[in-house]
Amino acid sequence: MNYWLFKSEPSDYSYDDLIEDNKTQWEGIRNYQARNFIRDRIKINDKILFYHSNISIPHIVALAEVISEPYPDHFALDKTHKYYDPKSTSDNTRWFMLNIKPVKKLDNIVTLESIKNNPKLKDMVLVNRSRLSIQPVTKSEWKIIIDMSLS
DNA sequence: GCCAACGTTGGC
DNA sequence: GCCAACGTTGGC
Repeated sequence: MNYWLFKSEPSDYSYDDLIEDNKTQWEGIRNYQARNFIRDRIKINDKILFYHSNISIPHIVALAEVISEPYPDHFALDKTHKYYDPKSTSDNTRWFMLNIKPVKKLDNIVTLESIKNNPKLKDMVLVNRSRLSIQPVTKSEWKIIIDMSLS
């Protein structure tokens, strides 16, 4: 079982959207490092911290869970789609996606500011390589975030 | 809306 | 294979 942090801009797709949909496909990952996590490391039942980015108070809002194996991101082949990638072909899929479902909202959101202010979280990828849209989270980081959400 | 950080592209 | 140019992300 592994832990991850998925970022989403709430104006694009928020956790409430995920609740409404009951599940969703996490398409549009166009970064190789994130792609490799999806393709090689992320497994069914892995746990996700759902992060809202690009807003006035960036924060972790909820927990989600992986519910599918990785599969080719077919949006990369759709010329009319915003995630179209001219270098992808049906023989050679550069990009992958998977499905996730909501688990539960945190009692309290955990803000980026509070994460940065917590010395125990100074090694989090979120703090050090903030632009990566899918990030590994350690078990101890996961526990600390959950604790912070309860207080 | 600015801009630093950083990933990608493509000419050489 | 280097690196300048460029595009994107996302915090502020």
